Amino acid sequence: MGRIREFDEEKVLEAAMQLFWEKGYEATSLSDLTSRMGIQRPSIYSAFGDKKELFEAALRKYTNTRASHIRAQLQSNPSVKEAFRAFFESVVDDEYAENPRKGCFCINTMVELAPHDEKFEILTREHQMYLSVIFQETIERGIESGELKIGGNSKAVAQALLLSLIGLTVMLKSRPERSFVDNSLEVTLTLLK
Amino acid sequence: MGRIREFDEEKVLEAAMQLFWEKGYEATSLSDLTSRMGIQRPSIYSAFGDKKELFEAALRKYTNTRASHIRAQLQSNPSVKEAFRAFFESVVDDEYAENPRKGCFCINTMVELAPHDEKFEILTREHQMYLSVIFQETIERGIESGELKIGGNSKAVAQALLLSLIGLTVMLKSRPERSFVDNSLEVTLTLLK
DNA sequence: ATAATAATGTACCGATCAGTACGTTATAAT
DNA sequence: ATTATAACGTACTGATCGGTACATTATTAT
Repeated sequence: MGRIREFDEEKVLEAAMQLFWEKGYEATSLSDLTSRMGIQRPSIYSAFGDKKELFEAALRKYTNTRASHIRAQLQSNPSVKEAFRAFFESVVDDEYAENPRKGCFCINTMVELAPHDEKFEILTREHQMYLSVIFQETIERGIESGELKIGGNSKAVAQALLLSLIGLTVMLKSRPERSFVDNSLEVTLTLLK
Repeated sequence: MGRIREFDEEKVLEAAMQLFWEKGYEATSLSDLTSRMGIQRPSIYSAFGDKKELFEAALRKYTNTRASHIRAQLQSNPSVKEAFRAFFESVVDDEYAENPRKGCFCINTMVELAPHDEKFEILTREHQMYLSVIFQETIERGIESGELKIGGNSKAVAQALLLSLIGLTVMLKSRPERSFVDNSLEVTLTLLK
């Protein structure tokens, strides 16, 4: 019993996610959140807890959708090499189209909060480890199909590719020349052979 | 004429740099700065301008010393492969010894400020481009000495290595298992051959 | 219809923020 | 010694911060 909630929890959380993603934790104020989420301050606190808890919910929403999106994208291409190339290029294209460049919410959090907050250190690490497993599974698919000649180090190659992806995502925030990105990407993908 | 400044500008700027490096721009307050720098608020403003200008001075100090340190480290080893390996491993070792893990001040700034402030977008990009040139020069030294067989793409390889370094530096903030770092590093260094 | 419950909007809380006015102290030029 | 100048310490500003008390409104259970 009691009054019925007038807002869609998933929708306002999506809005909070976008805002935290764009501005980070510290630079996002409760006033920013209320206007973007379209609900009042007490509604935020009753539905999500305090600012940090809301941030955590937003980040979890991000990592979940991001991981499954990446997995689907890598699985959608029968060629593993082409799958990785298309994925990396989509990251680049998406980021060049964006203003301001939000990068990856999880990476942003690794930089801003992970060193000072163990909860986010763990949460972000686990997401990256999950991504590296997705990469590894994709690489092993390429080995089994005969497309890749890599021996037993599919895990290490996956991890190296993940580091390059992170570096790429961060680098894009400073708006480097497109040739920088294209050339380095070309070299990085030679790790798959 | 007038009273003589009682603090060493370079020393208090070094202190501000350490603080901004550790906590970032937004999370560092003027009160934090006064206690760490050991001087009063008006002294900061008269010597460095406002908070953003102080941050910029601190970042410039960081990028200058960092770039020359990296250049020296890469030049100190006659073998280019070993030079890069030793450099990457020193980055890892230094970061594992640190608590909290501050990472790279420039990378932190790329994530926090570059997307919303053109001045820092440019400043951080130029630093990274400078590092990629240092990498490239080192690689070309290896080509000339016959140690490396890479053809005309020394620039692209340098850029790819830089992306991996950035990714590595960010990843270290979430405290991944040491094996993750070691394995991925091993694969990344195969780009040098 | 009435009572119990829960969400809403308003309006506020103390704390802290970046930045500064101002009186005091110390130095250099005269 | 006097004056001009600049750094110093104190104490303050208005604005904004995250968070909440409280009265109102809407819903369900009885």
